Amino acid sequence: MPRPTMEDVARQAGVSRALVSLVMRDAPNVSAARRKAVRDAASQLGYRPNALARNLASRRTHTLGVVVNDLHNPFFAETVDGLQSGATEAGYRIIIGNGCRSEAGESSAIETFLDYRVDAMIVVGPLLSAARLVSVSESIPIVAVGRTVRSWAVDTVNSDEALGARLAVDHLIGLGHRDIAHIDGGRGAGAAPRRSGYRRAMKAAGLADMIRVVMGLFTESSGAYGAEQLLASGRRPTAVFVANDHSAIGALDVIESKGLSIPGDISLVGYDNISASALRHMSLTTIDQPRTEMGRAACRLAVDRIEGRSVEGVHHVVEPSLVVRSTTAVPRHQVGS
Amino acid sequence: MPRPTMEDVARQAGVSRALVSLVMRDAPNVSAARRKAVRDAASQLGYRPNALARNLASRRTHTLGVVVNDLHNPFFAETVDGLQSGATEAGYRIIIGNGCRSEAGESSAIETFLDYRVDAMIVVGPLLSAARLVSVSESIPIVAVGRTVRSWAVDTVNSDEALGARLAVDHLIGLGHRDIAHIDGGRGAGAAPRRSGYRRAMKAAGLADMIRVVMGLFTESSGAYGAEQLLASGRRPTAVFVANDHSAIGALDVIESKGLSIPGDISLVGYDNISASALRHMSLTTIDQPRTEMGRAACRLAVDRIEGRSVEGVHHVVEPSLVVRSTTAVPRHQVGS
DNA sequence: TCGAACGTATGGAGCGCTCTAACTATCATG
DNA sequence: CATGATAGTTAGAGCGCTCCATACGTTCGA
Repeated sequence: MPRPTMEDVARQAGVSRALVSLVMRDAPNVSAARRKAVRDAASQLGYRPNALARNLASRRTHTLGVVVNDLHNPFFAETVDGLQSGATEAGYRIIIGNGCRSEAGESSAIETFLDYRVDAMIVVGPLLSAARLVSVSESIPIVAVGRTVRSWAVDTVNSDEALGARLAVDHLIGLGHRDIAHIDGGRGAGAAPRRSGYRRAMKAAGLADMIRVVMGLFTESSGAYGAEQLLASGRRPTAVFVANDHSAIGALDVIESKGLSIPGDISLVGYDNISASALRHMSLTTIDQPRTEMGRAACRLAVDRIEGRSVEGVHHVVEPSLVVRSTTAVPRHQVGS
Repeated sequence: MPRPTMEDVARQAGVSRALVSLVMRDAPNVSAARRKAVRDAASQLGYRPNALARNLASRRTHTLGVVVNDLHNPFFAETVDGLQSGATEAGYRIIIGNGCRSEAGESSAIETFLDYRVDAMIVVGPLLSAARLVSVSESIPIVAVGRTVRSWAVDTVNSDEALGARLAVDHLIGLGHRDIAHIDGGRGAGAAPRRSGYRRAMKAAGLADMIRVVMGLFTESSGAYGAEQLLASGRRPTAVFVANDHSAIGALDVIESKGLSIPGDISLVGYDNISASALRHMSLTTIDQPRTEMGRAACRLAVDRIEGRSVEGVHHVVEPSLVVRSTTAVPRHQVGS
């Protein structure tokens, strides 16, 4: 049997269809008696409003489209958790589209959402060009997370990558390290500010001549390769700041397999605080980004735009924090000194 | 300015609204000339069909609702990848709802999808009771992944957990191990069949008196605790089959920190093939479930139901496989013998 | 030459809602 | 006692599409 409609509920309750509509939307100015009659009729018939019809008629969906480009990345999971809770609070729901790690995938997810007339879109770590994002923003509000976009048309939420790098380096310097190398993330997202953050922190500590950057790719094997280069060089650093945890884990493996101890011979700091870093077997000191908070912030920005509370682009920046675990310690020659 | 509608396109192309509709749906029996005229008009106006209106009118959404209960679990990411590709092939799109690791969350995600009139629902690793799933299946087709449901009303896709356990144990036996212990997953999903699979494989190899099961919880720390118990017992096993990778990693850490070598002193096999297991620093031998394939299968089942190609519940079972890495080897006393 | 048969095109009635304007009571106000 | 206010309710016109029934040529066999 077909699902009951408003018409059916109205008939059952002996009122007009419009009144049922008002009750379903919790509108004021409906007498308690009628409200109850409608509620009873609805639950008796097992009525649920058809969201398609509702959205079509009201030209509002109260839905945020979230485009993530890689479900495998734990970064997204946490961000989406924040998004979810923010949306629920604001009276919105979210649906997630998978970008499948490709621009085309992202584009098609965005198009799907556009077709569904979501009220706003939140793109997490988008691969898409800024121009494309701006052009979408002509149709509906769009906020980008984990990606800078120089435009007033789209809001962004980012963490302060340079600050994160400084936190890492300052932690090492605080422990007494001076020869601190950096394995970077090449052209990966966030790699540049982390690299320059490292440079600046070293300079600020008067360690400019110790600056040493070896190229990486944000992958485990690139981290391993970077570590090999460092060990093969004449000068072995006492600490390494690696641009992300994946690379750091690769580096860690190489260093230990060469018979060196961590943190005894070399201290290691990663970046991202992925779940593997928390495993006791790794216990990697790293930089954590408040991803849940970023999700909530993104949601707030989106809702503000939708409800006309903001018109100009807002570029929100959150602060990362240092998570000290077991891969960092005072350098050996200083122990007891 | 408001988005253009079919009406606008029709006017621009000098045809009726119905014809535009036919063209947008790639219907046959439209002359090439008109088809082109409509296409041109549409792209000139930047027209995109309103999915809400279309779905409302056609009473079909060509959309599959996917409910995952924990975005953090890599299990879901891969399954969703399979789902995605299966759906795309079949001409469907998917939207993902987050169950937030709670029954209530799952319920609300399901309700959202019901309101949106998705054509079918796929629930991945649902927490919800079988009864609830069956009751939903009265409204629309529903397929459960990673969860057995004894009912013809809902289709399921599962991997053969007992076979996976046998693969693990037979691998160890094949290497020459006889004293093989098992750290289980308690009441967790899949723990029971893995445990009994272990038992049966041991018996089948005439090793019934070597059977030893210590309780676990599928968590890293429970795996660590299980390993401690095993090491503290008078008899140290030469191999341990752990019910999942998280636990196995906990066990691995404890074993190595006691100065024992893996696989030299003890071989270790996990289950799930999570991404951390593939890291060189772990390199855990484990059992892999073909999750992408499971996603594709789930999608196929859903589409078959939607399109009336199947009416009875199908319970699809896929085969796991062994992934040999570096935590298993011939037991020490046998080396060279 | 007629009409059956086909390939094309169109009008219009929905799909299940929202929302505006209007209408009906009820009630205090001058 | 007419006069607004105000609260509660409703009719009806959409929202932007699909799809059925119908109409309009052509073409073809009889």
